[in-house]
Amino acid sequence: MDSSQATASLGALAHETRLAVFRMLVARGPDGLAAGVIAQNLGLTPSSLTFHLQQLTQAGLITQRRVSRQIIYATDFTAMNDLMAYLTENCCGGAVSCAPVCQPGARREDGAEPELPRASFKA
Amino acid sequence: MDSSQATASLGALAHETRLAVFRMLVARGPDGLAAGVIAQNLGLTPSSLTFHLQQLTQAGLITQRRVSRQIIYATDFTAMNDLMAYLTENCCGGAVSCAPVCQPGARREDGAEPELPRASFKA
DNA sequence: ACAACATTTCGACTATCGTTGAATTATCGT
DNA sequence: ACGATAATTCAACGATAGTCGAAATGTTGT
Repeated sequence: MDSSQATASLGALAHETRLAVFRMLVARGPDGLAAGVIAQNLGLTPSSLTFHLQQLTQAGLITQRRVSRQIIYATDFTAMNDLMAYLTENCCGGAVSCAPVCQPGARREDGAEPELPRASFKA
Repeated sequence: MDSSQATASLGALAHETRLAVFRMLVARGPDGLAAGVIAQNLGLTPSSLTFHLQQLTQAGLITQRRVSRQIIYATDFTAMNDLMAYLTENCCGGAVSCAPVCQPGARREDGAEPELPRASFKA
């Protein structure tokens, strides 16, 4: 992770709509969500959503894949972890280790699948 | 931490200069650095640095305090940790805990004081 | 092939960001 | 009180971001 990569990622996250999209995808996990579902949940016009999804994609924070008519977006957890590590790197001159790590492979202890929270994602 | 607080913080970090300033302060720890020292290290004009320091301060990521003629800036580690937590909140529907925590109070095992790295902060 | 659906592309407009240089405020030493 | 130093404020300018609506692209089912 270099500084231009980091600023691109941070810039992508530095917007109400994109942050909401990103957090929705983080909560959703590797399965991701179709663009239309995201648009409906956040009440966005198609072209506006596309614009924001492109920002996040170009920053490398999310990935896209086509499934029939729909395009599924999902968090790139490696990129997310790299960004965290970059921000906290060498914290306090190396006094402490602050290495946040998300492991999407892990399942919940109760075995339930990740759900899409509804109320918390209102625009 | 709410979304507008988070976007403000992310927007503040989403700039080459401010990111370099922030990381410099993170590495420095609670002691912080005077504005002039930062300006000299990054080769910035006074007014430009002030502008960026204000962005970071208003976002709540850094604090300022006066010491004689100089104004010392330091990372607000609580704000930093809160931001990390917000980004990774409810990750994968709660499958994993990803809570990055920096504890500035801790000292290095070798007892050395945090130094300001030089080469890694070139603008 | 054709109509319906899902998403992206394009053009135009407004608002905000970031830089620069000159002037201003605050503090120190004498 | 005065000059020097440290940092901020202000005004002006160019560049980029974000929004909207209309049109275009790709995909499915019949």
